[in-house]
Amino acid sequence: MDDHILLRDALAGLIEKMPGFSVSFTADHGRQMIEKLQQHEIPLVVILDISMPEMNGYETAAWLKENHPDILILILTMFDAEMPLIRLLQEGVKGFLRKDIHPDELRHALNSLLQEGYYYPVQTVGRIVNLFHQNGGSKSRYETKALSAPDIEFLKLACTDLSYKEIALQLNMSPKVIDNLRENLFARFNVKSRVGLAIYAVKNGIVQL
Amino acid sequence: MDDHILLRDALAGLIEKMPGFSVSFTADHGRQMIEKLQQHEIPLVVILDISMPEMNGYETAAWLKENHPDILILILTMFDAEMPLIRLLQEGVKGFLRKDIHPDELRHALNSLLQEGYYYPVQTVGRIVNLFHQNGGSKSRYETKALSAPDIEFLKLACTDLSYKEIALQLNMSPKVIDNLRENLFARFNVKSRVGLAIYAVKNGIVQL
DNA sequence: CTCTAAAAAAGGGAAAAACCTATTTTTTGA
DNA sequence: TCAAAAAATAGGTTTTTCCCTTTTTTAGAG
Repeated sequence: MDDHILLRDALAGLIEKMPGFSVSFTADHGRQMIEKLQQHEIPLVVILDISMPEMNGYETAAWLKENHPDILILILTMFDAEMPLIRLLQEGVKGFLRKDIHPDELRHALNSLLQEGYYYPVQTVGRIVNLFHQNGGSKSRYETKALSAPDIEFLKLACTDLSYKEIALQLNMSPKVIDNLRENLFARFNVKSRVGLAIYAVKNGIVQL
Repeated sequence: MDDHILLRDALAGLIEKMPGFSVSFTADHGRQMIEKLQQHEIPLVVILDISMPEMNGYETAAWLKENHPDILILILTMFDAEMPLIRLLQEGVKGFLRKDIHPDELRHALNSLLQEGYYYPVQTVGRIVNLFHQNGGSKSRYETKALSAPDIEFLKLACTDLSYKEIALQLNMSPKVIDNLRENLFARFNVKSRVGLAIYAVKNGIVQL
């Protein structure tokens, strides 16, 4: 399932060619997936993209966890996202796969998923471990919890040419609240400038360009 | 040709399935393309990604213009890039195609390319026209000229958490020179903050994340 | 070679961003 | 229901960013 139809079809094509595997259906976004899920046989695995129109990867994963807890969820990512990774693990995601992989790795991922029940590439595991080590061994409150709605709204605007004052105006918030949001996110993402923040947000798929 | 092997193979698969078309070869980057070009029949069309390792889209397009001016170049883009677009046109590129298209559009693009000799989606054309209208009808010196090497070096670091002072240090430049680079790029890209600059650079593929 | 126009470099100052510290309010869960 | 943690508010300080202006350098035309 992917916003990028070409990539999605490439994956579907690859999977169809793999002996023992077949594609139940493809969908353009989470809402469409839910519809199609009624009409087809329930798949063992669902491959999800994080950034989808209508209903994104997080929401869709949460819905699947609630309604079809047995389905194994494999997430397609553009980069090795750090923060969203934790959130997705909380949503019950069983595997991560970068979009720029070699076709062979897809087969490997699916096999691991079905046999072991999970698939986490080394890089991804490394990053998770890093997160837990970063703050003196115990996971800080920051990296574990999901971003709040205001956080995300702010981040979107922080990735624009607007000043903080203009952002405050647009979000109907006091500039001080904005300053706090900023300061918290700086600590959370371990950056020290707005550019660092913006780039982090984009890299991790929190903000789409 | 694409850094993303999956997407590249999807395109190759689609083209192979199109009646009257066939794929001569695929390559991971520009240098490899040049090698393979010797070993295969010369194709009518080359599909290029801008961001490739080893030898990027601009360089490869320039090489093709020099050595095989008859080959039609179709550029794959992630977004509707503005600035690089002009540069690519100067390199003799005959078409642009976003990566998130519907498979049908690929067929359309290739047919146009072979029959008309070019393929420019409406959005892309609109953006080019905008560029020329923006500065009182005559194209300003800004949008037409390619970025200099220092510009690009600076932009890369401007998309990090470093301060201008740190950037100056890293590039062995006076902070004032950095300030001038910045100011010029602000005017050129029509932004008023470093975040605006960074986001523009990323959106337009000048800086990869 | 010299003049002129453009670009690059540099200085100074205003504005915004980033950083502290402290106090109050709100949440949370024990 | 109380205590502790987190979030919001507030003040002011330092640093960085941004912008305007002048000077120097470069490049091309005559």
